[in-house]
Amino acid sequence: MMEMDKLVALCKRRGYLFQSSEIYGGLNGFWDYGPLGVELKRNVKEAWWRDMVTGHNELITSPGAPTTHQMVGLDCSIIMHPQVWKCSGHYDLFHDFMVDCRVSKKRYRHDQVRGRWVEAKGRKIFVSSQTGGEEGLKETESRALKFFNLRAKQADELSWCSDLVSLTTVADFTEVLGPDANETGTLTAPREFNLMFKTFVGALSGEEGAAFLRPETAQGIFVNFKNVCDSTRVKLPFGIAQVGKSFRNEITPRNFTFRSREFEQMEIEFFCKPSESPDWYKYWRDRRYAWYLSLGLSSSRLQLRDHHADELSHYSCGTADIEYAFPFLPPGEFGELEGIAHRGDFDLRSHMEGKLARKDGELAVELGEDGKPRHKGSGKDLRYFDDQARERFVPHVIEPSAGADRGTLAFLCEAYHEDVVEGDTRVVLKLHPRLAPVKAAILPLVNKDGMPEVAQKLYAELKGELAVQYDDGGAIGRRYRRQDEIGTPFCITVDGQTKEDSTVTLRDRDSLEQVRVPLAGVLDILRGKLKPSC
RNA sequence: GCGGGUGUAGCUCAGUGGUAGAGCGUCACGUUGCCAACGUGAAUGUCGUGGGUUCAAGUCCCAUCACCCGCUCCA
Repeated sequence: MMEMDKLVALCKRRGYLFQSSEIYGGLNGFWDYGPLGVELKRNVKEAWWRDMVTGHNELITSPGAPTTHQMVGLDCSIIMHPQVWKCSGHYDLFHDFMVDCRVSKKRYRHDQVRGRWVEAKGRKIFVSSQTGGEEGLKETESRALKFFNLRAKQADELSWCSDLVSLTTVADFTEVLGPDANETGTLTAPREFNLMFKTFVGALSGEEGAAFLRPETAQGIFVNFKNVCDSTRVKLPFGIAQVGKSFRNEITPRNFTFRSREFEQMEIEFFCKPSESPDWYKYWRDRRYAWYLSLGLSSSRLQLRDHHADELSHYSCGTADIEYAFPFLPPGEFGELEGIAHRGDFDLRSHMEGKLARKDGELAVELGEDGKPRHKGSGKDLRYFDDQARERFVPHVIEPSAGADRGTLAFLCEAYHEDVVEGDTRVVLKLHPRLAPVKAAILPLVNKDGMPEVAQKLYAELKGELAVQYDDGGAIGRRYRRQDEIGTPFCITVDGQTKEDSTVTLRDRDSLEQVRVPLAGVLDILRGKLKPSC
């Protein structure tokens, strides 16, 4: 098993990944891509964009698809109207106040802890519990007895000063007995967990200018749904794709770039008729899984996992994760690369009518205490008009949402190998040629007898189309190893025979095999090896 | 947010209070004939950062930041 720190060290040594702001001591949860890393990540994103969007042929039915479909792209702003996040549900879910217990080390949502004031032996304390109702009463009683060191039959010595009330009604926690504590005063003051990054639009930083950096790119697609329909002649079913940065103020960033606070997503919102949505869900689920395999992830480390019913988000009627067995996870555990969610009509309807919530199994606009929508929608009609059937309806949505940084990390983990060649360890990144930052290295065997001249001419020819490197430093073996370590799939060496018959050697990174190929045919050969297979 | 560990050259690491080190890598010159050759020479450190103790701190103490492991969290 590969050790993660070796990959981390290689990434830094060769310029794949650096810690953000490193010279200032680094910043937790942020990472920079170096000269090679930026090429790799760009290749991941470009492969995705090409395979999903520009390379898609809407005239034919893709294998496994119910019908033909169209694909278009979008690139929307990172900061959007704050109401977007209220209707999407992020605002409510991302603004929890939490209290920590210094002793039990547990963390509670401030509004979910309740308790009762009780007095005994001349002392008044607040006994808390995470449960309400009958059970909460029972639990608080037994905990109060225990705290005051009383037996069950002495329960009448407890004088209760209140019903079960929320911890939010308590201002001072010094006499609060935490849900898992056996002394008072162990709870910290409530702290706001702001999982969205807040910023301010305009020069004045008042609440009226408050806005958020997007926690996902998807909402930008939903709020532009009507614009895309009105401007592009797309017909259902069709998908809108977007690649871009998102921001989440993760509590515990960890595991290299896996959980970063600033990250890049590759998302598709695929709109279709409600009746066809189960078939499209299955199509995207299988197709996205196959995509990772086509770029080199091994099926033994990649899995497609359907969520259990109780795992589904409030809006979803089906979700599958594509997960990878990252080497930093315990054996048997997988980390999410991409989620494919059947979101129904939750998003478009929420942006029309106001934030929806599930009530009695049905999605309905969530109402505030005043009986009005808790978060008001745009009021715009986001229904699709089917001019064949002459009907108007809200499309259902399938959302394949992939993490570009997580995918990049998975490709790096999968690629890292230590081979033994003649008793010597060879470090090699076996990246798929489409993803490799450098496609080929051009090497004169030795720096004389006209070899550099031929090699440089070839280099100039290839450079016009491909990311190639020229290297004449040191012995040839060292140069091969250098290229292996950064994942260059091919090395082209100009040698003594080149002058005689205009051939060069083409060395394969993984097999180490060398074949002689005509100098004039090198570009075509490389083109063939870099062709998309998906 | 809690507990434990780590932090010294680009990388991997040695250095238990008294002159800042090694291997690898990098660069230059020479050499070169297909898988990390060789020779000569060179550059590179506020010992993570900030305080403190001491005649003297990479070394001891405190704080802080980052990374790793375990909790917690992960819409």
